[in-house]
Amino acid sequence: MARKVKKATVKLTLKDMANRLGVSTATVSNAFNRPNQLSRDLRERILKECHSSGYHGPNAAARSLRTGKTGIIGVFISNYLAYSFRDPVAQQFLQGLAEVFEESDYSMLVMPSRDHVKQSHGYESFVDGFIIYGPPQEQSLQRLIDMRKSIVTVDFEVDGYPAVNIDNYEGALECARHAVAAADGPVTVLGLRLLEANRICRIQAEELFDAESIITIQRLHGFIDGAREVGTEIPYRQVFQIPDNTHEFGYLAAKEALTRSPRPRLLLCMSDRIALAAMQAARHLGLRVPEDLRVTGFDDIPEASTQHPTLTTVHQPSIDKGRIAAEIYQGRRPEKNVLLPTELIIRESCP
Amino acid sequence: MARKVKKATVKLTLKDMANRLGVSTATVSNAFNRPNQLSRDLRERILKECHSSGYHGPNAAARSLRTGKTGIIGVFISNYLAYSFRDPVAQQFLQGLAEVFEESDYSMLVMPSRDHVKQSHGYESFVDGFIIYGPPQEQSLQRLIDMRKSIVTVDFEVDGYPAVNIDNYEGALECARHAVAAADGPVTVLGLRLLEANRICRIQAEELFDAESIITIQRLHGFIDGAREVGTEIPYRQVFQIPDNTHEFGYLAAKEALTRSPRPRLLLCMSDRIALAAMQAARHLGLRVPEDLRVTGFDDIPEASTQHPTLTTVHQPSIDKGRIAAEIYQGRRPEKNVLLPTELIIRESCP
DNA sequence: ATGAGCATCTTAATTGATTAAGATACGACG
DNA sequence: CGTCGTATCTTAATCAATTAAGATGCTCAT
Repeated sequence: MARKVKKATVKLTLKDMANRLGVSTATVSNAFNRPNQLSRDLRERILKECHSSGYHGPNAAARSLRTGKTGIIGVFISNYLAYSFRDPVAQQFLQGLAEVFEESDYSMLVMPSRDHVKQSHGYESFVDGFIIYGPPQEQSLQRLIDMRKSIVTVDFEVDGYPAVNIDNYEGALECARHAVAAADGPVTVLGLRLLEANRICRIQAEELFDAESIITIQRLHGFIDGAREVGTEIPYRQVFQIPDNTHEFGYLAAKEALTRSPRPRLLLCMSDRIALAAMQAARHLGLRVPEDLRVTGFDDIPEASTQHPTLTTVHQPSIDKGRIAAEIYQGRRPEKNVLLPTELIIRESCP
Repeated sequence: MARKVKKATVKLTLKDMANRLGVSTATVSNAFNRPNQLSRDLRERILKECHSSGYHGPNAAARSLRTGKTGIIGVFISNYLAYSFRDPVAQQFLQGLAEVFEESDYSMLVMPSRDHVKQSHGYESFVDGFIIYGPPQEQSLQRLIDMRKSIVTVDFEVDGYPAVNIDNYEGALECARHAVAAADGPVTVLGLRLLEANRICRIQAEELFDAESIITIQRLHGFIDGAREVGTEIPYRQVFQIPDNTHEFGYLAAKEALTRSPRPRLLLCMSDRIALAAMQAARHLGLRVPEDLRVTGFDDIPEASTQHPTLTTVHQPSIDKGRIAAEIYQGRRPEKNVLLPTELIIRESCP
């Protein structure tokens, strides 16, 4: 089963190559980086010799030391590193980034937020610039700013730096208008992280201002205003906070919300993950969606349209968010601040 | 909305710090890297001054040039870079890697396979070593070997290098035994990539030997042998190849398989993605799972247990695969070749 | 008193490339 | 015939750190 490969050769430097070929190091360097600085013949001879003797191009560290560039973009995720590989919206965002950076031959270094990692010096300095996804803590942000590198922020804003955001308020507004108007009973909001608290709980009005995440606040206000437009007031005690956007938390929160009396007839969820988990909880409680309970999500992740029943949700262009962030980073777009539209997608869970 | 931050300061080097403090560069360097090489007092004074003047530790490129280490692990995914952010199994694998590397303060550089990217020299040389996930093309593999760095292979093997694999054959065998025994009609296999062909099609016996992916072959043989054990022969013409592990391809392949006559009563799918897509296709065709059609998957991704109906599948420890690969890389494990067990998980789709 | 041992700090070589400036040769042009 | 420009290649300074080896002074046992 195992493949066979040639044994590796000794480590070579650009100087070794220059000596073997009887030319200067500058010439070998130019063969790789500035083709028009030497004759075509010589260049070909150099590249051929390098290839056949196993020299795989200039050492990246040395080049980077000299030029001050690495070709690596740091993608700074405001959460545990592992998070990025678990959250579907983050995944789509990364996918969008990857598509654009890949074709410009940049590499992406996905970094955890320093909020959560033990202090260590330095690997940030490897990257040419940052894409910062979601608001980090003040201190982490200042660190990144201090590095004096290019920065694009996503899902939040920093004065003087380009940003990509989506219209959370408008999306939530439209969603609540539609869903609350159709609902014939109590409405409950299953929110994302609103408080410092690391547990599922209902919120108090004044706590709202502690909320870390601007996204959550925008969506909440959208829900409340949209409901009000169609004649329903959503009291704060009908808003649950969920500390992390995971299936498990969503399931537990939904169970709690659905076993209270009066039982809600509509769940406005701040993410599809939560909404899908809520539908599973409903199923386990013997509730039919949408007959007994209506559910809406937010994000429009792939599963929203493939699972049964399909999910009414607010589409956000997550992949585009990544693509556009990458394009702005590369200066390939005139605008500096982009606000992407959302769109209500009506499916089976709340027709 | 936008945050305010302090303006960044000028770029500083270790030498600048040494001058300001009236000590040598070696001492400043030691303050960061070898605390026991200088007095506690001086070290604290140095770190304090560095912090307050905005020097964020030694330049990574220079350090790396001198030491030959970067603290960055290259994760080489044998597919488009974007793939890794789309495939659930790859995601879990990355998550496992991330968990272990994160705590040892390594960064992960996720790299596309060179099979698919235009030639460019060098950024591979930034990394200290590679985790190679899935078999790359011969040529790409040789490139990586030639770099003379640490390597751990996953889901395939290379002579002389540590490898992490799962027991695909055994998992498929057990699955087919259970599912085929319970089925009361034709059996069809929805496979992954078996041929060079970039389309959905049924396979011919002799084509099998062209298959790139060892995984697919192992699973197929497991299915065939398991079915044979319970008295059913699966002819090659009942095996569909699916070029990519995506919902779309899975849906189309399932539609094709389910509209043929005689209609299969059991679909043995080589991934959960395919299986979940197949269940959607069945739903659209008015078929009930498991009453009219039984379906099994492979991988046990999170959705397999949360979607309705829940999916009978072969659990593979994707996260552990990542964790173990990272541990082997770091020499934290005695074994060099690990074969992880699979486990049949019986749920609603094929009870 | 002596020198071994230790803690503390410095000197300076080294890492592998990039690139501005300089050298050389050759052809063309006035 | 001079000299100017161009193409081609070389010289050598530079990037920002690490670290072996050396220097210095201090303690302590003999």
